[in-house]
Amino acid sequence: MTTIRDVATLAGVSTATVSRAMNGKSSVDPALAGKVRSAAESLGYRPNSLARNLRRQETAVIALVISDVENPFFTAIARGVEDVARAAGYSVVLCNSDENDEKERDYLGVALQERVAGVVLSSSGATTNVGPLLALGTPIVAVDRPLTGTGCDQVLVDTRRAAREATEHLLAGGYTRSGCLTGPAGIHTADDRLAGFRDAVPRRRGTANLVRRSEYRSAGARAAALDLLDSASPPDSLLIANNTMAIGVLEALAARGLRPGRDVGLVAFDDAPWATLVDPPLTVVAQPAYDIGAVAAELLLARIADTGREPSSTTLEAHLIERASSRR
Amino acid sequence: MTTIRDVATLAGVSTATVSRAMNGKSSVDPALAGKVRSAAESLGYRPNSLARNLRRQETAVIALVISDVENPFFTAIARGVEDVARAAGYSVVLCNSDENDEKERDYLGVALQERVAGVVLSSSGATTNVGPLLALGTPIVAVDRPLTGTGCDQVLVDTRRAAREATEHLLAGGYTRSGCLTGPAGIHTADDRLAGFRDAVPRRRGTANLVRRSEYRSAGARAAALDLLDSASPPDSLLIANNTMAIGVLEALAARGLRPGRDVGLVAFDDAPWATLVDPPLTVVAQPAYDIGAVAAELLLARIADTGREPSSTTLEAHLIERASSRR
DNA sequence: ACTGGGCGAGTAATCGATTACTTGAGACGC
DNA sequence: GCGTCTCAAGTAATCGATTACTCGCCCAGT
Repeated sequence: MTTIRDVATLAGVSTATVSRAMNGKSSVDPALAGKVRSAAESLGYRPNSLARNLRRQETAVIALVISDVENPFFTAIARGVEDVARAAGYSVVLCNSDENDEKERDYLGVALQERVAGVVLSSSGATTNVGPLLALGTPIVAVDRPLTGTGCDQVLVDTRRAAREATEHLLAGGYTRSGCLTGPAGIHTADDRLAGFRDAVPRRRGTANLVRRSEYRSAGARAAALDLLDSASPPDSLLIANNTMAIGVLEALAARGLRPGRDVGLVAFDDAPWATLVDPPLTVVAQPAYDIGAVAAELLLARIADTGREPSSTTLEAHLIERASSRR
Repeated sequence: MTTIRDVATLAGVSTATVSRAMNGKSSVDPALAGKVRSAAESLGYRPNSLARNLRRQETAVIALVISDVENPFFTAIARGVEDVARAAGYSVVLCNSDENDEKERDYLGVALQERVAGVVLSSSGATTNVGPLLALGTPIVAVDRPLTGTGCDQVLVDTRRAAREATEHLLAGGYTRSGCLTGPAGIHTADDRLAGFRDAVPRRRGTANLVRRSEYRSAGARAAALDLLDSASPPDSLLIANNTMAIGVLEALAARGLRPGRDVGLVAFDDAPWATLVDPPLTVVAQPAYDIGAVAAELLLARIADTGREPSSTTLEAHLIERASSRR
């Protein structure tokens, strides 16, 4: 591999001059700079980022820690982060935590060790330890799920309100026994959406058992939905906390011969591409996933540029898209 | 940030000893090694990967270049790669080429510059230039799409045969005018699936205009499907070359009031989670996406460990899953 | 003509680890 | 008792860039 030394030799200058010329520093004679550039060109020289980063004590890599690459919501975030980061010359390392605290910790450790320039984090639980990263001065932006008490920038969605409105929509449509299928306790979005659901449902005895939790996956949701549907007094409608769970619920309804809307009203979080294709089309709470990622990346870049900024917390709006699964 | 020097000072030894102790080299007195470890522990020392990698001339990062993070097929590959890589202590950088030669080139440049340990590549076109990486000795594994004439390991799917069998399945089901919707010319899978389609369709005049190409996205596929459906002699069945295109086709059929199966027989590549939920359920050619990724990562790791191996080419089988969209 | 400022370019320190080489001490054979 | 061998641990070179510092030159001001 050609190094800066080779270029320097070929151009007949010192390595310092090559470095300055390649980085567009002003203090280089244009003629010399031209000679350096053509030497670099002819050797196919690419600076070694490891050496550069070691010396500069900074990298152009952003770590993105999410809980599921196979969930369209998170991939849309990933795309938002990537588009913005790439435009600014940063690469994105994608880390899949699978809602697993240990994997998450490992990945944050790698991020620390690799001295990434910043982290976009959708934290899996309360035990997330971002202390070492912050101590090193690595900026972190929390997305989707807050990182309380850390002074980090955040990009969130007003998901509790969205859950309340979605539930109210079901109740307004004539459903009277609304249930809720949400994610594991401790995952902020899961708890928040449940809270929004409870905000909307009139308190009375017997309501509590219309709530089920499962992991944020279709298999768990299917089991939980079957459990609810087979219970003595099943719900007539469901708020579903994410789009992968919605798949499980639809499978469960099909298994019991129940039709969404007519038999069980459904509203699910996240507008997946297939939501209009199922029969009847699925009413959803659409979250601006791409924007979450894009805004998060912008905040991160801004903070990398200026560490002293005030922490900012952006809350984006989710909105209900009414389709037929929430109508009788 | 604490460095190896700090640890050395605290433990009262030289940096060389710290390095040896931390890396489990035998030539360190167990007692001293213990002292070093506890010093490192108490300082929260994490070795700086940049410095280590610079010196060792190797990294523990794998680049994964795919064309669409939002396509479940590729995310499944990503998960396969990630699971295997992570288990071996490697991180995965995800790069989204968007079928764009320039973005792909940029990312391969970054991979080169960052001196990644290896690359898993689903190449976008014929112009892919992996020369510089190979010259540096960076192993590359081609997935999904071959990288001919480079001597790289490959993990492919016998997609031409699968396309032929899927088409034969349609013809056997009584459809007589099968059409094909595939991706852009030059993308190997797109051409290959079209070739498989042509293998199955009896040659006769008028067949050619039942083929349409569009980008591998739902919007393009919708337009192409509408174009076909509105033509003077529309197809009575369609082979669709990937799952995002299938979404567009289903939308197009819905827009024209046509029912999959009864009016237009459908088979699409890739078994998406929602394929059973649409009405009627979608017949698909299921590809072992996770395995493609996992095998690719294993091959890559094997080659990193032993550069001299013979290049291997693994071909996995796709299989048809018959559902109702290909029955009248 | 002399001094000081500015500037282009080279020299060498530096980033933080790994590792080739050196050193010194103890063991052992003759 | 002496040479040699082994082995642990230290010294310093090294990876490939960036950059603080230095040097010499030219030009302007007095």
